Amino acid sequence: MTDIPTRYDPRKIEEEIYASWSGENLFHADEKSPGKTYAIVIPPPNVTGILHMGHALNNTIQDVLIRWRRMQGFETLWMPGTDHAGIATQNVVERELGREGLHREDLGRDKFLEKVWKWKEDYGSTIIRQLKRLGCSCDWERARFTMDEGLSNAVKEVFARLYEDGLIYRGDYIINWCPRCGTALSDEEAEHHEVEGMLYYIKYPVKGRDRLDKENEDYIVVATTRPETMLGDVAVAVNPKDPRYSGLKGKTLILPIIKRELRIIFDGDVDPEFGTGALKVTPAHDPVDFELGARYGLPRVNVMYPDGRINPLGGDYEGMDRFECRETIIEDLKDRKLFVRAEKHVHAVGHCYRCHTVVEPRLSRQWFVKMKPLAEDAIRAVKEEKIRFYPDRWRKVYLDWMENIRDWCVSRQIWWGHRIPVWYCRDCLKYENVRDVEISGPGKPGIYVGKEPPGKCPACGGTDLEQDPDVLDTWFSSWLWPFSTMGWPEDTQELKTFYPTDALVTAQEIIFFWVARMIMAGLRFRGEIPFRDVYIHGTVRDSTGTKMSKSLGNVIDPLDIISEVGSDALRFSIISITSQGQDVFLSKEKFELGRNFANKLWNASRYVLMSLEGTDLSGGIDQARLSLEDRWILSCLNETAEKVTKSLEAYRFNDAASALYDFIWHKYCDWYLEISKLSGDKDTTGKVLVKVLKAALRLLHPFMPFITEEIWQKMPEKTSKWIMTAEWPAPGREELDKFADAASVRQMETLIGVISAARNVRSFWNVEHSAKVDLLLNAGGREDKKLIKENTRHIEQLARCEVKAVGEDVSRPGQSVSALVGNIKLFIPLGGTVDIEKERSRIDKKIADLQRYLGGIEKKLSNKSFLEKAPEDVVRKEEEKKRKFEEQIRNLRENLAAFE
RNA sequence: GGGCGAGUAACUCAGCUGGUUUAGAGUGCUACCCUUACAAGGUAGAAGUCACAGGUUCGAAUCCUGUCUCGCCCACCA
Repeated sequence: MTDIPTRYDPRKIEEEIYASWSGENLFHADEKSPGKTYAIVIPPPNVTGILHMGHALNNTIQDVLIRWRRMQGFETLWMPGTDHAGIATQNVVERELGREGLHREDLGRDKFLEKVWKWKEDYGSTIIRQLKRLGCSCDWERARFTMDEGLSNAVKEVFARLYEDGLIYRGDYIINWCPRCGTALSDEEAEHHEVEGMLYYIKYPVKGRDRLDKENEDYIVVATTRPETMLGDVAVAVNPKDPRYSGLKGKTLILPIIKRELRIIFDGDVDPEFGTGALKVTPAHDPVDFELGARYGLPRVNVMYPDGRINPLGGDYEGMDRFECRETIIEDLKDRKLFVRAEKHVHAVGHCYRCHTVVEPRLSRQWFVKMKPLAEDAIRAVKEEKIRFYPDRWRKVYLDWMENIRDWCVSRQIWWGHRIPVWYCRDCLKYENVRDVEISGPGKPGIYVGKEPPGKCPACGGTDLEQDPDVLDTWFSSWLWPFSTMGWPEDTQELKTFYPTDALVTAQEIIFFWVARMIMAGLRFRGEIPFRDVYIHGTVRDSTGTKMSKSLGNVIDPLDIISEVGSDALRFSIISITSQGQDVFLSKEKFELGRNFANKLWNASRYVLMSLEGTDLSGGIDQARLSLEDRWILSCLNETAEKVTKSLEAYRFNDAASALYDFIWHKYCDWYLEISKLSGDKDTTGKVLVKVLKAALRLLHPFMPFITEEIWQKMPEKTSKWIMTAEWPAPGREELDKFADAASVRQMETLIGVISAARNVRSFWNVEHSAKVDLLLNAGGREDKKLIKENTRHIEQLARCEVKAVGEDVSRPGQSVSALVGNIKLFIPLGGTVDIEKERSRIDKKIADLQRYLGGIEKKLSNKSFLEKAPEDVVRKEEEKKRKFEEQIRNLRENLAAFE
């Protein structure tokens, strides 16, 4: 046993253990197994991704849940996989091409997709490998990818069903457009950040009166943050109640530079308070203006190319980038004396969530899903608590979003993704470009929607068919994940066994993107909720509170941490510092908590194994031979098992972790191990040491899977070959209950109190470490006396003293100090070694503290209402407290007096 | 403009279904100790008017109202 190193080195051990679990096929979930099941699905990480701290937290939590349930005897499924991340992946591959001076158009669609697949084969499993390194016990045989055949089939099925149900349409709306990625984005994919921009005030002359030297009558001043969009202006809107503009009825304005005539419209939605109260209307470049345009039948003038440059409708500005155009227009307006002023203006600007380019609200023909009909059931499921959020506050966030849901723009102008399963017949439609086709619902001739190419047009029999060039939003496959991964639309055994799943663990950022949509999809297509519990963990931030992200360079790489302190330490640390739903602020030092704990456990186990030599562990534990500390530690174990189990049930992971930390470190190691060294009954002590350690290891296993397995393998008398599949120690099981003993807890607390008090005296009065002191104990109660007599050796050894006398008639010797523990009074003669003058101020301060507390209690007890209204036991406790304080004060005074 | 979260020891955070807590933990700090599991350790200790102001209550870190500071989310103020 001495060959076990004193320092725990996780590096080699962790990978070896993972390989052996894998070799034993312990991760596999059997869908045919009868009995209770527990299933979760991984929030699929992006194939281009590498493991970051958010993943580490997210997957540790899931692994804790699944390992715990597995040990509880559930048939557990943890379905892993990755998502194809259309835009992000395409960007990565395009960047590679760019290094060779190529564009995707140079390759063509098919060749480009080949490249992406190749890239995916080469690099797409990085994150899977990293999750394994973290210890995740996913059923890897079932790993899915959103572009797999099965999942793609589900995507097409869903698209076709939605189309048939009239929930899909294609039309012109303002969408969020990323000029860099060249594609539409959903509302959720445009991240709004507060930006300090400018609000520009510009004069729009009144037609026929374009002499600009007069006030008011000759022009209107409009305010805008995006002057370049004025190229697409078709009107100016004012509030009909705004007196400043009442004289403008029937007039026309002239758009500067372009010289287009602009209508003046009067609409109550215009806020007279903002800017000048006059709003320039650009229906093709702003959602509000689009609405106004639709209301008043205004033309839509789109002045930009997809890449954000100005198109020929922008006149002289054609070819300019939108921001360059902004500057230029301002300069030109200044030249023409049409520029009034610019003021700083903070507003929220949308940014592409993949490349952070400023998003352009832009008129575009896209595919949309009608969401309101889907949301109804999803709202009900949460209101009826079929699905619960942890913490509960997210329920409200979810419902707010769901109740105000807007249609979902699902088409993307990229190549990597699920191609929209729509074919157009040129003969029927007579469109030159299929992008021009508008579709408001099913039944339009020349449109075919289905899983496979139709071969010929079902309407006219023509063969000149073209598939829609766009692909679907990646989330259009992710929202099907809980059931598409289990073989839907087939009614597979997997679905029957594991759907609905039990818990979803994810971050708040993804509630709308993913959680909400999965609920809608599950209810719509499978007819059942996808999961019962949604646990929303916090966001991982750095120590300054900013979100960790690669671009900010503030990341702590989990793999660095793993290679420094091990996966167990990472897991335990991160679980310990994340209380339910609070954000996690990380710094490297925080991982020392887990590292030190692993080391402590390692060494304690090492000691236990060493101490076992020569002991006989055969046979069960004979209860009659249990000592006080044996009964105590077994009771504490029982209590800990209960606490850990309850905490996990309530998704209170840090509570579970801290219960284990406290039990293993401060009870088992600090007290039980130390006392066990003094045991006279080595066989019984050995049995208890092992029994408690084995149970503690199992309780800890979900949090620190590797080290617990490693130690387990060295343990004698195992009931299970692997700790990973060992039974969860819960009260009521494994005979923990019969050792629970409240009296032992009370007595042990007293004993610990006596030992600590004696140590405290030694330390307080600066007694030399090696010096032995005498100890006299005044104890009246029978139980106390018995306790001390039976444990004299423990007191003497652990407090480095010699017990000289015990009894109710023991009185204070001269030149001694004393301490109180319950009803026991300790006397320690210190002879002339004490410099009382030096200590007087410390004691005085202590007395003052105690008196402050005492004052509070006395005040309470003299309050008539308190005595009348407070429960009896509370009053009694207050009285006890009072007595205790009084006695402590008296005692300290006596200590002083003893040396006067 | 709405909504949410946070403000507790030097630092990072628990506790917040009101009284078993003289408000806890980890780190840091102080003193002593390499005591044959562990110095990534042991023993002991110092350290907090629980952001502020009111209110409810016999009793508030905990419940209510308001204020301030910070952070996040949502929203068509151009």
